[in-house]
Amino acid sequence: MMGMLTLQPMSGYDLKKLTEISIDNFWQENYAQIYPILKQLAEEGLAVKHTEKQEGRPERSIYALTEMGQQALQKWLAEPAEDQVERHELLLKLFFGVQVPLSVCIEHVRSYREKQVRTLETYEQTESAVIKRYEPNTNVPYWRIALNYGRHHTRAVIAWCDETLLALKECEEQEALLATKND
Amino acid sequence: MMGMLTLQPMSGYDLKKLTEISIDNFWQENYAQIYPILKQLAEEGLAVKHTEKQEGRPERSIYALTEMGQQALQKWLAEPAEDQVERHELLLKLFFGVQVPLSVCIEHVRSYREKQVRTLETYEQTESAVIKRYEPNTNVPYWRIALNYGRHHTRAVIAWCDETLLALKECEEQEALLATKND
DNA sequence: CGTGTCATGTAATCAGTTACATGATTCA
DNA sequence: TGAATCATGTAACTGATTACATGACACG
Repeated sequence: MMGMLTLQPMSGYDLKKLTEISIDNFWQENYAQIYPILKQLAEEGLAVKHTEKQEGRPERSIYALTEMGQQALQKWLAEPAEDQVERHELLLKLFFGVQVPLSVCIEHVRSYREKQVRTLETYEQTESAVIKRYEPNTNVPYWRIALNYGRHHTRAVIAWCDETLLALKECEEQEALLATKND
Repeated sequence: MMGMLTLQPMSGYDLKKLTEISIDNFWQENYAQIYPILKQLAEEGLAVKHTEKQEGRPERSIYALTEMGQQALQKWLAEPAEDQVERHELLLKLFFGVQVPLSVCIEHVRSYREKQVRTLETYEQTESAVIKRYEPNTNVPYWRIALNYGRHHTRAVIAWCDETLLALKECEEQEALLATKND
C-alpha cells in the first residue's frame, strides 16, 4: 500500500482498483485488509488522511505517504524478500494422478494450459495499456521487469503443459493397446 | 495427507518427513496441521488408526486409508484445482524499485538467482534419489510430471534473472555516465 | 428495473504459523 | 555434553477471506 501511495495520494478504493490492474498477478489485497492498513498507517504517522467531499457520492478518504512513510518503505524494500510458502494444488492432484483415470489428469492440464494462455494475453494488454501509457515514467523499467517475470514463467508453464499432455496421451494409447490385447 | 496414505499406512511424523522429500516444492504442511487432520480423518471414517508400541521410544500412531477415504480422495482429485492466491514479495519489491538504489535491486535478483540454482540442483537429486529408486512404481510417471514442472519453472526464472540483471546493470552504467557528465 | 460502479467500513470465520510441552535415544 | 532425531500433541496468535451493512448514481 505504501508503495502504491508513492505514485500518488489515493483512497482505499483507488488502491484496490490500481492493484487489480498492475500487481494483481503477484499480489492481491482486498478491502477488508486495505482499510485497516490505511487506518494503521495514519496512526503510525506513515501516512496522512484528508477527506474529499463529493456531491451525491460518499466521501473519499485520501491517504498520502509522509516523509516517515517513504523512509519506512525504502527500509522495507532494501530488506531481502522472504520466500512465500508455495502451494500448487494442480501439481498435488497430478502427483497422485495414478489414483484417477488418465482422462481426468489430461483434462486438468488442458484447462490449466488454457488459463495460462489467457494470462499471457493479459500481460500483453498490460504492456500496451498500462506501461506504455505511463512512459516516460521512471517506474516503467521496474514495472516491465515484473511483467517479464510473468511472461517467462507463463511461457515455461505452457511448454510444460504441452510436454505433459503428450506424455499423458502416450500413456492413454498404451492403455488402449493393452485393452485390445486382453480382448 | 490422504494421497500420501495411498502409498502406505503412516504416522503423522512419517507424513511430515515424506512430504519434505517429495512434494515440498509445491506443498508444505506442518505438525500443527497434520495431527489434527489425521484425527479428523479418523473421526470421519476416511482413515483408521492403530498404535505400534516401541521400546524406549514414544508410541507410533499409524493411519491407514479406508475404502471410503480412497473414494473421497478420488473425488477430490477429479475436481478442478482451485488457483491459489499468488504472492511474490520479490516482484513487489522490484515493482517499486525506483524508490531504492539500483544496487539494492541488483542484489535482490542476484540472491534470488542463486536460490533458484540451488533449487534446480535439488530437483536433480530428487530425480535420482527418490524417483529412480521407486521405479517401476506406477506413481513414478506422475511424480516426474510434477518434478518437470519445477524444472521448467526454475529454468525460466533463472533466464529472467539473467535478463533482469543485464537490464539493471545497463541502467547502472547510464547513471554512472550521467554522474561524470555532471562533474 | 436490474446490474454495475462508486465508496467505506466491521464482524465472523477460516487457515496457517509459532511457540510450548515432554522425554528418551543416538551420534559426534 | 550438546545437538539431532524420534514422536505426538495443544494453545495462542497472525493473517486472510467471506459475509454483512449501507446507499446513491449511471447505463442499457
